Amino acid sequence: MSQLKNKRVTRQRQLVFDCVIDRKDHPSANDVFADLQNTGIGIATVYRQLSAMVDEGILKSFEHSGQIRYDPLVAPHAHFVCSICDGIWDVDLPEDIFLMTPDFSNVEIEGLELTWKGVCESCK
Amino acid sequence: MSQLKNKRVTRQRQLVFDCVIDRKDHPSANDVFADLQNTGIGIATVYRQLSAMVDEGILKSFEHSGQIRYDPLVAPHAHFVCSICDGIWDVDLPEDIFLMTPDFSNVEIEGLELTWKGVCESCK
DNA sequence: TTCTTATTGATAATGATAATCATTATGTTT
DNA sequence: AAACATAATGATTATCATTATCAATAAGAA
Repeated sequence: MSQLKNKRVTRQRQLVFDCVIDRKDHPSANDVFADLQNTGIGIATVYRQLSAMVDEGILKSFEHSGQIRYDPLVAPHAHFVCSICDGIWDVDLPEDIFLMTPDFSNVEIEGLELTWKGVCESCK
Repeated sequence: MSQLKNKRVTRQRQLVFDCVIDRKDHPSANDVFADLQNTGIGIATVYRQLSAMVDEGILKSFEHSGQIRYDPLVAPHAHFVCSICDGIWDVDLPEDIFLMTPDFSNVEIEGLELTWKGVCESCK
């Protein structure tokens, strides 16, 4: 189990982190909250911890269909999203993508986001 | 000026469309509404027309910082977004991006979204 | 065990977008 | 040109995700 550092390791913080790690579907704050109903955690704490973890760099986030989804895989990668069921899967980033970076004279590149859209196997 | 077809060409519809065309900064619904204050258009109509135009395929949309931004360039292209000022610029899609499509067995690809993130020239 | 203070949780506030519905105006038909 | 049918409008309310507030709680140090 990963260690969370430089923070008080509260029961709630550990619950939220473990939940995102355990799920493989890039959950929203509400998804995490639903999973933790029986623990008595408050919705505000879920939102608070998730965005704190993004700030700390131990989670990544991105927007989809009007909500923020959280991803425990912080290494560079792409996504495939199903336009029917809103499911999201991790996909390898094309190997040469950084060699193909367009000519950005005078801007400082921090990263990229690549998302393939389509219909997943079970929704076809 | 482009023609809008299969719809009643209302004064408001033309105003919204022209506004998005004229601006080069991928405006939000509220940006468009602000530009059209003096016309007496209602905010609901702005939202309605923008999402209708996306459905019709004459505009594209994407999410950024908790809101939907609208883009009159419907041809495939990428974006560069500045993490400081939230400015968005159109960028050519790397030519070979479709050749580099990952192995998506059993899924139906509809498109992709590629966004480079960084700091723009004026924010450096 | 006591103490300091970061964290929590209930709830209110905010902000973006969607829904409602009586009124208006477009495009068509007489 | 007048009447008509109905799609579109705009004021407003509702909804949904997220953030802010703040008194109460609990983590970690002393």
